[in-house]
Amino acid sequence: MAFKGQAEYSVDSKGRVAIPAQMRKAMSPAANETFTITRGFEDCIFLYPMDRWSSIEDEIEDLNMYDREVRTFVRLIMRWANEVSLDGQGRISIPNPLLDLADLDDSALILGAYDHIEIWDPEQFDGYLNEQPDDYETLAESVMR
Amino acid sequence: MAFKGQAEYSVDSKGRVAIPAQMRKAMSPAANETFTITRGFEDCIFLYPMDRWSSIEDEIEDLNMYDREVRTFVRLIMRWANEVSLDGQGRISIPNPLLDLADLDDSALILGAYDHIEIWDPEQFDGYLNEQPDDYETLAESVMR
DNA sequence: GGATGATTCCCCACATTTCCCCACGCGCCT
DNA sequence: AGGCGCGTGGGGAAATGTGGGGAATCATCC
Repeated sequence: MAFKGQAEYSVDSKGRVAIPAQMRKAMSPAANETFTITRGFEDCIFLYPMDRWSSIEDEIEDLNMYDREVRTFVRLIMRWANEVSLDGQGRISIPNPLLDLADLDDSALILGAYDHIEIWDPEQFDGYLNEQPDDYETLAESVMR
Repeated sequence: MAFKGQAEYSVDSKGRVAIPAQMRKAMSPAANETFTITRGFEDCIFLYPMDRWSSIEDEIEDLNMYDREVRTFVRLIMRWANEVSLDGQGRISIPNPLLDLADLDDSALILGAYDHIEIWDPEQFDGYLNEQPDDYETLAESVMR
């Protein structure tokens, strides 16, 4: 089942953020309540359930490490990656470096994005939406054909 | 069986709206009385029965998430998406963010639209109709050839 | 090597929201 | 005229998000 929906939750003083119950239910039991959290695209945080992440690792496995660009990309993505598990209250704690990267302070926007979950600083996400040149209807036309 | 017909129903204080009985009957049992509700085009709400929605997810699955436009589109559609089920009275409850998006207050227009159901604010729908440059006959000529 | 301090992790408790169930009234069909 | 189906409204119980405290772990300094 895919991740969908959005929520604006608080980031407590310990860097913890709740994952919406509906997204927790969308996780495969194979993921074992565990995510790989890493740097996302466009200054947000990506959260892959463990089972999905392993298929990304397979993609990386197939890359040619003798290519300079590949090496750079692998460094950039793996450097931020961490395993995090849900606590008894359905929260994860976000590593400090990622909190800085995503510019998170006391409030976080949690987005379901099909195969992963995204965590944004709310203002950052507003800014991202505003810089998009095309509206929803136009994007749909060009992407879903 | 396709969704057809229209109805203007009330939205109660809890954000619940009844789905017309004739549309409920048009649902496949495979949908399990469950919809995926999401942002529609032109500021309305789309309601896909679960079985139909899964084929949309299949389309999304095939998209390349490393493409910027794709990411934006997936964020825009999945962010508003939610699973909702009919309660014992044949109603669904609409998530607050979608109520705002569609500008719904106390009354909603339910439209059958072949493979999905649409929910509009009545005034919003009037405005939409008035903006259309072409009349019914002209549209038919250009679309149905 | 041991003690101290900080950090992380896990558990418990509260308040709010959400969900599910029950009840009413109107209209249509029999 | 009665019954059944349908849309509308409200109340109670369970689930969900939020905050804090204490124990275990790790690193640091003496």
